[in-house]
Amino acid sequence: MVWLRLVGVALERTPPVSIKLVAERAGVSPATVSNVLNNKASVSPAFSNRVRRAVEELGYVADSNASRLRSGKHSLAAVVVPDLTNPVFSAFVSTLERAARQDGFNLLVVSCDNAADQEADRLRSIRSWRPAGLIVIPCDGALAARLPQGACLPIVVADRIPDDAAFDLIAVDNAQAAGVVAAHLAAQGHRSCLVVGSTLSISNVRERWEGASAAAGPMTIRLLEAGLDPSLLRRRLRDRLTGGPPLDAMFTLDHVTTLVAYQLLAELGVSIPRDMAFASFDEAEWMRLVVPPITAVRQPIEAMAEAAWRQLMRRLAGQGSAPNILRMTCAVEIRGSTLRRRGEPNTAAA
Amino acid sequence: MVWLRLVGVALERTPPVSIKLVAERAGVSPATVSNVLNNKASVSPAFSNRVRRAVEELGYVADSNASRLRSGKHSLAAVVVPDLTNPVFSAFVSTLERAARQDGFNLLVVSCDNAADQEADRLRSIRSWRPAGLIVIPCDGALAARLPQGACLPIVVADRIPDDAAFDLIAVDNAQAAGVVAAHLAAQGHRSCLVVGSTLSISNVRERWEGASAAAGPMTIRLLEAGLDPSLLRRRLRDRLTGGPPLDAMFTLDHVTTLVAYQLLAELGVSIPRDMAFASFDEAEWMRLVVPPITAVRQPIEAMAEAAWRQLMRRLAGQGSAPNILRMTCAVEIRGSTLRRRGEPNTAAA
DNA sequence: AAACCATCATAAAACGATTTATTGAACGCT
DNA sequence: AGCGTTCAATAAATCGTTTTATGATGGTTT
Repeated sequence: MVWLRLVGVALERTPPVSIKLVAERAGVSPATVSNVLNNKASVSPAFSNRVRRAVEELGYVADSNASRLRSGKHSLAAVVVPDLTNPVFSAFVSTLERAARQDGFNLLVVSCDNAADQEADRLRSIRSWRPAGLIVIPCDGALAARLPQGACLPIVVADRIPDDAAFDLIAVDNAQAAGVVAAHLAAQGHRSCLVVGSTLSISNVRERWEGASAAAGPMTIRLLEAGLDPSLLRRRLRDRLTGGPPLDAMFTLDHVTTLVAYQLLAELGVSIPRDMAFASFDEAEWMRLVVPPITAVRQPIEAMAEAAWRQLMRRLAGQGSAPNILRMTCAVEIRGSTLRRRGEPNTAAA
Repeated sequence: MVWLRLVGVALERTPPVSIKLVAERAGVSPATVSNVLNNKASVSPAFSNRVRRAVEELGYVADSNASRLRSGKHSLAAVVVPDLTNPVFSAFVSTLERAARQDGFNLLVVSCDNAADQEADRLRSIRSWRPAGLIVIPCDGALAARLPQGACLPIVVADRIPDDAAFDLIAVDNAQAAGVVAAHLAAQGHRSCLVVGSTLSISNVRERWEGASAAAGPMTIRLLEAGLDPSLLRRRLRDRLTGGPPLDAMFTLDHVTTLVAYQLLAELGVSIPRDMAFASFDEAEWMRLVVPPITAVRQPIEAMAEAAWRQLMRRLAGQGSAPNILRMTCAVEIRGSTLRRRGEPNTAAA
């Protein structure tokens, strides 16, 4: 077989560089090359240097998978997220990738486009890479049902809570943070709050709603479950705003809902916070930039990713204890969008 | 050796399921299993069914790497980006991941934290996975110097232009788009524009600056090269705004610059567009949400990712032609932040 | 000088898959 | 029956690596 070497796009005839080639060049056996590279058995300095020189000259990098095949030592992990374009998830992946790398792992990244069936498919096909472990942000609660049966690897679930509790889990204390926001809105004197979430089938949304409604106190609080599709979400919210009973506060529970709601309020000419207070779960960069800046719950995404990775490492180290469930605390950033100006009662929007 | 099977976190004794195990269970040879799964040689329906049943029962998924080792058929590609938290890059990766999957590839995602030395390291270590090809958004122009020598795989470069032209390249027409923005600012009657970019060592920033200054016409246009570090960037820009000659327009050339500049203007009480027009290269979600919405250049990130993947596929199909360079056209979204109100001359900010 | 012991290099087997070459059975034909 | 031809299934070789067992060399101890 003829091998073409491609540097950039220039072609050259070259066999792929294997440990055998290095051994040949150094005038030693493949076993010796392996021993040098993994500092295993003792190798004399003379041989060791010859090997290192050959490695250098040929630009040899050992095939991780052939290694793994023989030694059983993995250095690949995988992460499955619902959607890479969501900044929360991409920050998660970014941090995870760094953490993994520090422990000598590379990360296979897979998105399932918010679709449960795709998630099932990905979870299956990912196994063909024999990763050491999996970190999953599931599409919905029914994760366990989508796991391939023969699964033989540790899984850490993050952010969303599966119905089946038999997983290691890293999530935030949604109810607590949502409660802080609701209590803050009530304390500001708001009387009637609409909580908007995509769907209660996502555990986060459910917990946020429950936390908010438990802490609303004297404030009337209602839920609009608006779905995941932005245009549908938009229509439902619009109907509620123009048709329903008057409101003086709105609390959106996830990223897409916040975007749609914020834009809709601007279009309807609802002034924040004069006509209506506005708060969001999941903070984004722009919420500090707009005027007034938006009160938001900031999730400790980076800390979650790091915790998830550490948990996976613990499992790989063989700690076979009961599922470990970790809830992290969010920071609530109170900003201008929910502050009632002194002495100025806000008028309910139509 | 004792094997522990971990489903979720529950342990069970099980050997890892290999093709041998499937063969044994189906009462056939491993070769037959392989033939069934790859519909290679003809297998009788009776045997075929037995094999399929065994595969099903054991939840067998072939090891992609053992496959690759023998057959030479790759199904892994890798992408290296400077920074996953940048929404432009995460959108790129997201689209790429989908495109790759559709061609039966999985994607190894690696970030190099905006550091050239880390990029070099990653490019080396990534080779140990023997990916079919690489897609790289380089940290800076000196990519070629950081490529490991023995490299034997096709590389497609995206977004940023390497000094060494011997790569397939997918980028946008920076100069053209920046020119449109500059011409628009001039046409709006602005007299003096500050262009703010991180560093000219990034080809994109250089091309944008050149495009803008070539199209400025009668408008005076100056460059501030403010660096990549946000706090330093902020100080330099602040000094320029409070100390320098008066300005009536600002054009920021990359993501981080835009964020810092926009916030700084708000703090300084500079009203957009009354006191100063504001435009940005790289559009983000929030630019449509703020008041007034911000004029921005929208790069066709998704189209770039798809084009990059197609180019890689072409190389894998063995098209060994000269480097293919593709420049895509950006959309310029003119919005309120650069529109001068009729008859109202803007006063130059201090 | 024989016996023993380190030390260091290697040959060969193994990992999990695919491929090539081989076997054996069944069938049709003279 | 003898012979060629298919067809189906498999044994064995192979990919790149690590590991285990073996062998060679030279030095120290009796």
